[in-house]
Order: sequence, then structure tokens, then C-alpha cells
Amino acid sequence: MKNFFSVEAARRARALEGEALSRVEEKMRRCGHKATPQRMSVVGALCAEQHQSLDEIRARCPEVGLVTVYRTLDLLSELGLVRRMDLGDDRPRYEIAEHHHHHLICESCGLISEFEDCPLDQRVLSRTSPGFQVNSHSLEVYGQCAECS
Amino acid sequence: MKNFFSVEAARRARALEGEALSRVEEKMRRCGHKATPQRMSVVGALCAEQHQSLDEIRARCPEVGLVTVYRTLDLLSELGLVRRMDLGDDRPRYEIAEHHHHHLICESCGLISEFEDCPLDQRVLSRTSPGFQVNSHSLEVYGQCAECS
DNA sequence: ACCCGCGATGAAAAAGTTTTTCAACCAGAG
DNA sequence: CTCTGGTTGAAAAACTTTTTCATCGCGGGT
Repeated sequence: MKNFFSVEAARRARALEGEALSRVEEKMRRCGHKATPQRMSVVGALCAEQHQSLDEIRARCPEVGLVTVYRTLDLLSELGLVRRMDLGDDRPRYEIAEHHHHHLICESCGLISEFEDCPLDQRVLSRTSPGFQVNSHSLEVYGQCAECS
Repeated sequence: MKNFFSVEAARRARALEGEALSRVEEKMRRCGHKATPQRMSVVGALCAEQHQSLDEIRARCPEVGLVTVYRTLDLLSELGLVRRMDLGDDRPRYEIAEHHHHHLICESCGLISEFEDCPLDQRVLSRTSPGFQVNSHSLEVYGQCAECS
């Protein structure tokens, strides 16, 4: 099979998407996985926008086969680099798990946005759940966005 | 088709599951939907345990057709009586949305438990998201349960 | 530089999940 | 009693995800 991917393309993507891409690449290599052009394409697609559905991701890297997209998402998810979410809307959505953040979901228009200042701290959480060792948490806030309300 | 369901069976289920079942039934009627035996069976199954997968629910009401289970879950979900969740584990899980609570998910054994004293208050949440009108929120805490840690 | 091995890939098939379609059913209104 | 509209189940269709398998190509060893 011909190789559609060039080192140039990968570099361009990297330049565009900034550090996230190369950070992911490095982690993949460190864990003994190859940073193939296809995988980097998928990562590039993920970097372009958070909370995309599979179709949206696929549209951004049409050269990559469906199966490979699934496999890459699985891999990244095992490495803790990608999170899959069900935000009430029917299909799963994927996002780069770069920084700790939470979601605002508009129940009218479906807009998903993020906020970063987490109103929870680990100590408070630990207190609510004696005996449970807290590693992480996720918080979704549902309501109406500024536009819709 | 024969009717497998008896008033007695329905009453028994109701007695077992306590108020949740009749509360759901009442809400359904108020919204102009029929509280058929099949639907009440599904609700009974849901009441038996929280966070069940579709198969688990089906196993508790084998007399009800697959399609009807899906339709009932859709209906209940529209009425806000049931919540569907993705808790990292592959398949969707369903729960009666009776009282406000959150989830502890053990990343080792998969045990899902609940806690009720919500560490967030609406005012704090509203402050983190100016312009967004908060209706509800969900919080999942991941880590290791007492057994596993 | 060449070969080898093994992980990675794509296409097709299989498996699994959810929705649609449609004919039959049932309860309540007239 | 009959009509009507919501409900049901089975089959089919649509859709999503995983498995299989033959091939590819990167990177290490010679």
C-alpha cells in the first residue's frame, strides 16, 4: 500500500496544534507504541476541537481507516490521553485529556463548553467517601447557555 | 397475544419496591402516558437495583420484549425519571433518577456506589459559569474502593 | 545496505446494539 | 358496539464497534 502520509504533513499538523500533539507523541513512544502517521493524524484531529463525535473526528482525518481510528482511540484512552464521554446527547464524544476541566452542556442547543476552575477539592471529596481512595473525578453541569436563556 | 401480566403481579412488585414505583407510575399518568404492565415491569426492574446495564434490566423482566424495554427507557428518560450514564465501563447504564446523588466508581473492580451529600451548591456552580443558567449537574468520582485499596 | 520480525494497517466480515416498520391488540370515548 | 389512538412484539433495517486476516513498513540486528 502507498503511504499517503509525509513527515511534512505530520510536522505541519504539529505546528498547527502546538504542544499537545507532541506531548501525546512522546508519551506513546515512551510506552512502547509507534507514533505512526495515522495515529498522529487522529491525534491532530482530536487536538483541533474537544468533544468531537467519531464522525467529526473521522472527517478531520479521512485518510485514516475507520478501524484504525477506533484502535487509536482505544490506545490513547488506555494511556489516559483521551477521555470518552456520554454527555446525554446520543453518541460518545472524545477529548484530549490534557488539563483538568469540566463541562457545561446546554440542554437547548447542545453546545458544550468547558470551565477550568474546579469547585471541588480533593480533601472535600475524600471526606464524602470514607474508605474510598479518590483518583479523579468528572463534573458535568447541565442547563441553558447564554444564547438560549 | 396472551396477557402474561396480572394485577397481582403488579401489586406485588409495587409492594416490594416501595414508593419509587408508584411515584413513577403517577408521573407517567399525569403526563398522559399509560402505565401498562410491561412498563411497570421495566420500572420494577429498574427499582431493584441502580446502574444496571440493559441486559441486567432485561433479565429482571424477561416477559417484556426488547423493543418495549428500549421504548420504556426512552420514555422514562424523556420524563426525567431515568438517567442514562456512561461510567467508563463499555455499556450504558440506567438508573431511577429519584434523588440527587453522585457516583463512586472503583477502577479496579468496577463497583459503583452512590453518595448523597453533594459537595457542590448551586450558587458556587453558577459563579463558575457566568451567563450559563444551571439546571442540574452530575459528578462521578473515580478511584479504588475500600476492598481494592 | 539488507533482511527479519513484529506491531500496525485496511478491507471485509462478524458481532453487537438500537431504531424503524408494521400488523395486531387493548382500553376508553362516543 | 365500534371507532380511535396509544402500545406491543417480531422481524427487518440501520447503525456502531470488534474481529479476522493478509499485507505493509518501521527499526533492530547482521
